[in-house]
Amino acid sequence: MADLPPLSTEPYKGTRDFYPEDMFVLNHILGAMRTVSERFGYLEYGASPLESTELYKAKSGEEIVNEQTYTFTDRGGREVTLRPEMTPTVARMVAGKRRELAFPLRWYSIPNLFRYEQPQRGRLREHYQLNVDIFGVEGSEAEIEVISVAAGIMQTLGARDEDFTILLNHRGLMNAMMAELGLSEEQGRKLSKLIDRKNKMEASAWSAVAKEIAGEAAATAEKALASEDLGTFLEHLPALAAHPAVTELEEVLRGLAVSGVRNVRFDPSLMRGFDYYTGVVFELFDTAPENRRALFGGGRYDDLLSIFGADKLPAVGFGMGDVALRDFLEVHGLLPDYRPATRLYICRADGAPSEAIMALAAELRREGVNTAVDFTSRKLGDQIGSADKQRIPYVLVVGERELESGTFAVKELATGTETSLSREELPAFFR
RNA sequence: GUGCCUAUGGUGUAACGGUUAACACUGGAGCUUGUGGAGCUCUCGAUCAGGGUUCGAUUCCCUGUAGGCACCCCA
Repeated sequence: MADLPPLSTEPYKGTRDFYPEDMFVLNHILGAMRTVSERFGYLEYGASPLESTELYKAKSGEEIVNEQTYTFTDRGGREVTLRPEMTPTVARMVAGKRRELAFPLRWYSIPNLFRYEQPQRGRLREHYQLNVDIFGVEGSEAEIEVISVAAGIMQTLGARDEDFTILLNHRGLMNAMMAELGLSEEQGRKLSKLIDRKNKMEASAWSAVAKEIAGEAAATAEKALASEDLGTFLEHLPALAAHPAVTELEEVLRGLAVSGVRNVRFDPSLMRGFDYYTGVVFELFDTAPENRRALFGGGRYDDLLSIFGADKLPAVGFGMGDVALRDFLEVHGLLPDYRPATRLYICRADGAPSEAIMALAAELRREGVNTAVDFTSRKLGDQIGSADKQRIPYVLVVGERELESGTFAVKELATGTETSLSREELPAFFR
């Protein structure tokens, strides 16, 4: 056999390996997502990462599917895509069993999602994303609830109010603004794109482009978009004061205040990229300048089920990725201290029969103590060293002496203190 | 797809264009044999690839590759 170059030990571009310490952090994050979602009455669902490509073509358009997804043809000639987002899947599932499900429907899932792009901070090719969706609620209670879930997750992870901000806007309000400014649909679309880039451009350059698109109306638009609250916004566009979107936004802000979510404000320059949003949209941002990406984003999408031939169904949901969230925790010093699941490491002093150790370990495991056994005949120091390196909190040395006397010394590695216990007392020590 | 930055043992760093590429940690072996988590000794292990400039390249230049960051896009 010819000598082949050794294989790389790097994970595939844009993906991560989760060594136990990393897995611990991931589980910490996903655990908070689960706990809080379930606290609000959301039920977990799941689906395959493989979906028929047409599911995304129907909604996202050819370009995104062709250039930004993992798409291939299977052996049966079917076009297959690794899911780049969960919303089409959940819409498909809900549409499929619409008559059998109990509404309002509260569902969540934490799928791994894939996109073919250049990896960068906060954005990889595979990530985990919590999806929280509520179906069948027309009123603003739906928005208030899902935003509360997101804020609750941030809180559970240790974030304080000043660490993040939630921004709100409304698609209907923006459309009304475009009409009020006398813009055509095409102009409106262009201006929307431009609004999305407002923070990335020089103010003067932005104004120039805005004027190119909207003409005289650009000045009003710019002033209105700079507003940090609804009142100021409406001063620039008084004709919109009676628009239903304004009422909805006010309801959401009031409802969140009542629910204890205070770091939230209206921001007319918030534009979520996708077209399927029909009402309130929202995003959550880190206040630390290192993390410029949204930590989560979502909104109301009442029309999405129509692609499955189903009737309209009111729906509000958001997605929250693990990558940006991890960056957030890191910057704010909120990463948890690693704790292995293993609590006890049994060291074998030379000569002790392994059967006796197995029996003891089995007894402890039956009592719920996560126990690993070192069956090597290494020096005790090396065995203890292994336990310490794995950050296992307790060690138990088992040799002839202990087996004969029935007395065991449990050593806590962090402090070095030893506790002498009989065999019967052992399991209770770990409770 | 575009731009900028980076590339030295497993990891983190060092080396004015000039000895045998240095140091720490990690890994392996040993000394000590029931608590030696340590200490000591020994040891494995690297200049991303190819080309160019030069008496001489880890160092300068070009190309490629890989990674990071940003743009595009953002589900």
